[in-house]
Amino acid sequence: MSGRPREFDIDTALDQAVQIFWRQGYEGTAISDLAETLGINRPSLYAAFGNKEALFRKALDRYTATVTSYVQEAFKEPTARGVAERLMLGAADATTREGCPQGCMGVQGALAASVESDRIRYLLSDWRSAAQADIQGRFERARSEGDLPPEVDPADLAAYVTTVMYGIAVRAASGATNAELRRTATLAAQSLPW
Amino acid sequence: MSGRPREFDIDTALDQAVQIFWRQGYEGTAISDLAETLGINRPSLYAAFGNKEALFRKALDRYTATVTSYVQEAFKEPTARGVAERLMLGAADATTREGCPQGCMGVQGALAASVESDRIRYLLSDWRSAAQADIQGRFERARSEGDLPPEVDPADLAAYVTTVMYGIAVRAASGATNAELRRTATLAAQSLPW
DNA sequence: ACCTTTATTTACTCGTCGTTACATTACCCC
DNA sequence: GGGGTAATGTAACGACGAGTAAATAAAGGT
Repeated sequence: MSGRPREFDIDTALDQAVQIFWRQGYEGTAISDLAETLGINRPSLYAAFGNKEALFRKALDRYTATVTSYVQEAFKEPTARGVAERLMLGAADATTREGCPQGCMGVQGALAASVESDRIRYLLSDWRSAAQADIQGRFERARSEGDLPPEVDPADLAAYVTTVMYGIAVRAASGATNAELRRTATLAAQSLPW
Repeated sequence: MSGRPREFDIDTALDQAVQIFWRQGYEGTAISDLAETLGINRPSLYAAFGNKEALFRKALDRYTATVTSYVQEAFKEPTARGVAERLMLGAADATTREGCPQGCMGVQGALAASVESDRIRYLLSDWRSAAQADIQGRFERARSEGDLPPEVDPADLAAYVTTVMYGIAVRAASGATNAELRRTATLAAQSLPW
């Protein structure tokens, strides 16, 4: 037990891996990109994380825990309206952080991919579906609390809000500014169907 | 002049190239994928289209002329409201055609990419910006025709509608059905800000 | 001081990538 | 039925992809 100590911090490395996968996507990222940026050799990466797919999964977990934590925060808003607004504004902020890539890793990580990367495409597809399901859960709670009028379907509402969030991510990747995206988020929040 | 005749139809080939780029994205597609599907050899592809980037550009043109022609159609609607609704419903339909990949080639073709594919990323970014600008132009016309209340900004409206369209494309890539996406489009159309 | 353990380094495998040279084949024109 | 022309098929190019084998280096325990 306990041999030669690792010369790099594994969480720092993961943070940098997040940045690169976020910017270049799964297929657009080579292990050598990561190794170069981290200043370590490829075998050290393999020793620490397994393989490319395992590293991406860990990077996605870290991304979820940090960048998209605003989703859980938004759920604490007392009203469904407040939740929806904070979700969409949060998406605008998270996709236009300075010093970070524009857009959302969960969206642009592997929207389309070759057959060899299908597993990652599905991983991200599930990631997005899980987010939508979480949001739907929050709106179902709102309905049971009488916070949502009965004619508003929580599933429809969650679908709508996530659609706007994903659209914001795409526009961020197209170079839209934070101000522009926040305007869209506000407009969408003001014109909610109740 | 006029030597040996080409053994494949160049437009059919382009159609098939659209399908593959649409499904796998730019970086996820290898020239051998295309050659295999078209049943021709790689050098024939190069002779006919130049290189991978040129082929993608031509495929995108074809995609635009066919799959996204609903955008120009929607502009013919008499009211801004009708235009917006048809755009979003059209996006739902175009991203869930049967026999075609789920999603939008202009969105998932290269949202994130390696540095070597930056040119294609920008190409698609410009493609999306051009679409948004077109839509904004239509709403500006609507405003000058008195069809839009003065408090509604055509730029904001176009931004909002394209956001929903892109979000629909992402959800289609996540496996959402046509019916689900049309519900979202209808909901978004009903809750337009005027 | 030695042994075990684990990380690092260097060098390599093997497949695939985009792209191209070269020889061959099929058509039109005269 | 030869030339000219432009497509095809075969085979290769160099670069780079993910992943690994083997030797070396640095720590802890005894």
